[in-house]
This record gives sequence, C-alpha cells and structure tokens, in this order.
Amino acid sequence: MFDVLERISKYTWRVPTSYRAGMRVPGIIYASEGLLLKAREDRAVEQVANVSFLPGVVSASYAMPDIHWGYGFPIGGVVATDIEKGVISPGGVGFDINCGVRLLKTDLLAKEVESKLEKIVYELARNIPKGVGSRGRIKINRKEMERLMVDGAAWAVKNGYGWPEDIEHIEEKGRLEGADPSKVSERVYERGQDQPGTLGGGNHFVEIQEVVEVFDEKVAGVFGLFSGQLVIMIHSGSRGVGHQTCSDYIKVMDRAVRSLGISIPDRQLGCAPIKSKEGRDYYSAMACAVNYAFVNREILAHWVRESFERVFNKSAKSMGMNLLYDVCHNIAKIEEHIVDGKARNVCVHRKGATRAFGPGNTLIPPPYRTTGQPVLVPGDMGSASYVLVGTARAMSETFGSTCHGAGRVMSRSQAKKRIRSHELKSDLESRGIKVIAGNMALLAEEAPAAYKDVSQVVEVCHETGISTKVAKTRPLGVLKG
DNA sequence: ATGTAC
Repeated sequence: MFDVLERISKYTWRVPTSYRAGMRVPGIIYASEGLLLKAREDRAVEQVANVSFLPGVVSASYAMPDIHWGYGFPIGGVVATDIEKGVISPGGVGFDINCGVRLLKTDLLAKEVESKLEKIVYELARNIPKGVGSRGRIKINRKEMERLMVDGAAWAVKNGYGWPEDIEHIEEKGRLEGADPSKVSERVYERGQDQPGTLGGGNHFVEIQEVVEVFDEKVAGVFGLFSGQLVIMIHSGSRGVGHQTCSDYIKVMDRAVRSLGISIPDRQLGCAPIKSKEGRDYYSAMACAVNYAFVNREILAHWVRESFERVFNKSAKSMGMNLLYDVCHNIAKIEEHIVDGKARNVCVHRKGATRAFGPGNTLIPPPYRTTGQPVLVPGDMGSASYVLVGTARAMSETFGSTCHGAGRVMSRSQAKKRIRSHELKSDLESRGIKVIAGNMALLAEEAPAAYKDVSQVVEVCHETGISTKVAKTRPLGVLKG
C-alpha cells in the first residue's frame, strides 16, 4: 500500500521526486499508517507532490497529519518558497484567509458553572451573529474599513472591542505588515463593511470547554492553564473578505501563469513570483484580509466577555478572561529560517497548518519565549481540543509549523447524506454538550464522524516533536455558525 | 470556507 512512499520513521514518510516527473523537491508527510491511508484515498498525496513543482520551492512540500484534499494545495500543507526566486500562490493560503483560533482563559472552574451553561450558550447565541451570509451588528464605511484592514486588531481595541493587552497575545500582534487597501476589489468592500464581528458558518464556532487533562505542568503553568478550568475557544476567519480576495487573485494568477510561462501540473496552483507585480499585489491584499480576520476574532472575543458578564454579573477582568493566544492557520508570511545551515528569507504558506515557533523566538510574546508559542488545535464538536507548544524541532523540520485540527474524512456532501442534524444534536446533548446551530443543515457537515480523530492527529505531532502536548479540553457548549 | 453561481 505504501510502496511508492519511503518510510523515514514511524510517523514520517517521503514522497520521492521520482514519484512524478517535474517534482523539484520531495514531499514529507507526517502521519500514522491509518492517517496516511486516508490521505491517499482522497488524493491529497498527489497534491503534496504537485506543490513540489512550484518555482523556488525550498527543502520539501510538507503535509501535517490532518492533511486532506483542498483547492490545488492540500489542507494541512506547508510550503516555503524563496523570496528572490520563488512564487506566492492564493491556493496555498486558502479561501478563508487567516482562518484561525483563539483561546480565552477564565479563573472559573467548569464544575462551578454547570448550572449556568445553558444560559451562557443562549446568551452567546443572542449576542453573536452567526451563519453563512450573516451580517454584523457593526457597519462601517469604506474609509473605516481601509483603516481596519491596515491597523488589524488594534482597530477593534480602539473602537471599544477588546483589551489593549490582547494585542501582544495575537500572532503578528494582530497586524500583518504590508496591507494595502487599494489592492482589494470593490466587492471586498461591499462584502466586508457589515461583517466585522460575525462568526460565519461551517466549522466556525465559539465553544465553552473544560481543561480535562494537563500533559505538561510546567508549560501549562506558564500558559495559565489548569485542570478543571473553564476556557472559551473561538474559531473564525475573514468571512466574505478573504473569500472574495482569494477569488479575485486566483484570476490574476491564472493570467500570470500564462503570460509568464510558469509550468505547474494543476491550474489550481496558480501563482506568480513573490517580487512580481501580481505577487506583491496578492500579498498586500492578503494582508488586508489577514487583518480583517484578526479584527473579527477580537470583536467576537469582546462579545464572549460581554456575554459572560451578563450571565455572571461580574466583570470579565474579575473572571480572568485573558487571551492565551490567537493563531492563524491559513496564511502566507515572509519569515527567516535556517536552511542547510544558512539563514534564508522564505515565504511560508500555511494552509490548514499552524505556526509552532519554539523557545527563544523573538516573534512570540515574551512570556512564552522560555516555552515556545501556544498552538491551538480545535477538534470536532463532539470530542476534544488541544493546546500544544511550539518546538525547536518544528523550526528545523517544518518551517516552524504543525497541524491545525482534526481534518475532514467525509466531504460535506457525504456528511449531509449520511448524518441527520437533529439526531446529531440530541446525541451531543445526551452527552452533556449544549449545541446551538445557526443552520441545522450545516450542522451535519460538521458531525464528529465527518472528521478524523483529533487525538490521533495530535499524537503524530507530539511523537515526531513538531509540537508537544500541553493540555486537552472537552466541549461543554457549542455555538455553531 | 463562501451573498455554496458569472
């Protein structure tokens, strides 16, 4: 079954360049045998090989254990390209630019708030606009949206959503440099002006969780996590803004590939040199969507705090609702990495992959520099989520990257056919998980059965050392889009 | 993921 792939270790596999003529570098897949089998079934392995055709690709085309089929590039894929000779590709970032996760801590014990759980979830549902096409409580004019896309999370704080101290606990401090609002289309403005502070649909959620297991007491201590603690996970992205930006630039790249004569094995790998006009324009537009998503999650966190304040009649500060961290899992960034012993600037595309910078890195917040950065890995709504920590191993092996979640095993259409939403909801509630969904039809697509086992995915990352386990949480209440 | 279609 694994004939053409070379086994490097228990959980790492090489797709040799002999796999397909034209591969510039090998593919490296982090997976157990079971997870690898799933990746082969949906042809994601072919995509790992395809990505290695990109001009300027450095070292290898990587796949995390939650890999599955995506637009051109696999979801769960990481690829770095040389900033002088390499390309940048919208398909390597994904449609939901800066989809990501943040975790709010509390000083509350889950067992103390059990009786209030239903009330909290209803209050969140009342307070947070959700679902595909949801419109926000905030509407801004064009000029303000330009400022929002340049300033990132600080825009939210300046406008009364969120705390100043949140900023340093966000990847890139909530603001990716290089955003140019003149590089996004009019349709981006049309779609984005009434969507700040909306959850979205699909697998986006706000989840009330309990820390049920601590694997690394020392790191958990630094992160401020403890067993029995109530925490809140927010998973959302850039909504229509990222989707529109990706769509717009797929067309731009399609033209660039033809005019520049770039050779790629799949049209969906459309790309342009990072230093070309098309490449620079995409980066500037992508950064706008990245910053929009940071703002979105900052506003959502504000409304989560507000909801808790109403239910408990206490201030969010007094309940210790501090931000642990906010991570991106769909993004391309210029980073310096050591390649073959030499420092090189590369454009790291992480599509369904999370940055996992290790100890000592000056790009992570000072409190985490002794441990490595927090990595947030959401599972499906029925199982568990994890907090991991970035490692030196990730820095040397995967351009500082690790997995991003459970990863699908069933397509959305398959899940819709096989799973009944109302049965799923009552099944979850019989296990003590309160669920409110904006769209019951979409809920089936997000059923636990549609996803891989997040614990298996995390185990591969932990065992290979590209991030290690800190704590595990279980869901108590879910607000779904 | 997504005003699930230009």
